[in-house]
Amino acid sequence: MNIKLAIIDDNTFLVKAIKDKLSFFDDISIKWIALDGSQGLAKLEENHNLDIILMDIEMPVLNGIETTQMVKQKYPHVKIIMLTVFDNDENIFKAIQAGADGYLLKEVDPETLHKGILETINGGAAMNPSIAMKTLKLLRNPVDEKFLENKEDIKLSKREIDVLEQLSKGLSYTVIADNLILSPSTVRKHIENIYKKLQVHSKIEAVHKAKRHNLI
Amino acid sequence: MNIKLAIIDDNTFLVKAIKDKLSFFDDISIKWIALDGSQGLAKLEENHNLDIILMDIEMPVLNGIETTQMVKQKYPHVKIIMLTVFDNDENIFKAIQAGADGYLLKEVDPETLHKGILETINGGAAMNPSIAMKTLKLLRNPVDEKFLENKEDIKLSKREIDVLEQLSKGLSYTVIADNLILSPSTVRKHIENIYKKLQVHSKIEAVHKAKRHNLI
DNA sequence: CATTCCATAGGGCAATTGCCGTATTTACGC
DNA sequence: GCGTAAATACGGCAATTGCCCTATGGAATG
Repeated sequence: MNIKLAIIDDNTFLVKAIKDKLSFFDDISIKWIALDGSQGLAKLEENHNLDIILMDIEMPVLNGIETTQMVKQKYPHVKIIMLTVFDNDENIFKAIQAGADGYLLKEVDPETLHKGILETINGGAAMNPSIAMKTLKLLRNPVDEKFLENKEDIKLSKREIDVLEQLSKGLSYTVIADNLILSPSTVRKHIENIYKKLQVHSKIEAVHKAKRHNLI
Repeated sequence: MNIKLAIIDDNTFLVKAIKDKLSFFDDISIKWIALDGSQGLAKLEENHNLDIILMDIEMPVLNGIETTQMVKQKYPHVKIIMLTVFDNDENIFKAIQAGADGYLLKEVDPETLHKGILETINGGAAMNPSIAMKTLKLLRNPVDEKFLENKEDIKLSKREIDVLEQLSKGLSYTVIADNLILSPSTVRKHIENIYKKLQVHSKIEAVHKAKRHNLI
């Protein structure tokens, strides 16, 4: 099996170190390297036939967390392993929330990196033991709200929330109308308005975004 | 360094398998073996100069989760790695809540087990990649109602999970097909099968149910 | 060696959804 | 009192979805 891999990292020295580590293994081919998130997204736009990305966190233009979120939104099939020198709780938590499939430190030895990549491709998660411990602690203690800041504030009306709640259960327009004692037309109109406010174009997206913003 | 280790497990066959695996390494000495939790607690009472316990979950008298909780309460310095054949979400979550420092499956190879023990002693967490992924998913999705009434175990194939993941981002059939390099027909067939397995009839319901079961 | 998944792929059809109009009534703030 | 927002409601149309059918090759399991 040939694994199509990409690296997004602004530090050329560390990129070279990663390349050296991967050079031992002929089942991995490095498709491209980007020096920041937006450059990486551009490369993905061209060709999203890719298995996995090794992603740095600290980068100019678009950092690793934001980039991870965007990649996972558009190309959820692409696995992402965060590969960084820092391992503070906030970064780890945000990376996980953004959808990262693993989190390794840059001093990782070649074998562990290779194994981690293979395991991630097979649906597992690659994790440094010290980071694994941090995730366990995060799971144990309810996560502080300090990590969850909602930049844009979206205001939905009470009725729109009602509709959204029903939407999230997977109910159809007609059933929602029946439940809320409304005409289906009204439900549709509400949903149209919700879409505009949330800037989405489907039920799932609406529910997804609403949950992220604690609206439902 | 000599690591003082104990095993709590009622299955003598598996205990023997573990002993065999550890016999390769002379930095680990097995201090005692208990066949259930209360027996283990009694041994600890006698002498709690111990570094680490390999703990089974399914046991008579006092199960692994309860035992872990009690050991950690009284002897927090003793590390505990859950070593079990089952890896369902509820067990993993409860074990973590109880204070386990790691979670490995019994089929683990000797080197990984040894490495996991050393890393745990050094403050890290030993985790099988598939279990690491489950913890990430638990961290991503709110844990609350997840374990209320989902006794049924739903098995989706790897490919079905891939498709479901894309669905959860709100992507359409055609985009998903494009991302996974599949024909739209295939994506539709996968989704049909997912619906049947989950017993649902729409994208949202599928995503909703899948999240409740920690499938995505 | 048979059987049962799994992954792949296509055709067809009815229902639902997403998006564009327009329109009326109620209510709240300035 | 007048503008604005919210809530209500209808019609139309293209695209998407949900569901039925069939079919093949490979992997796994017994």
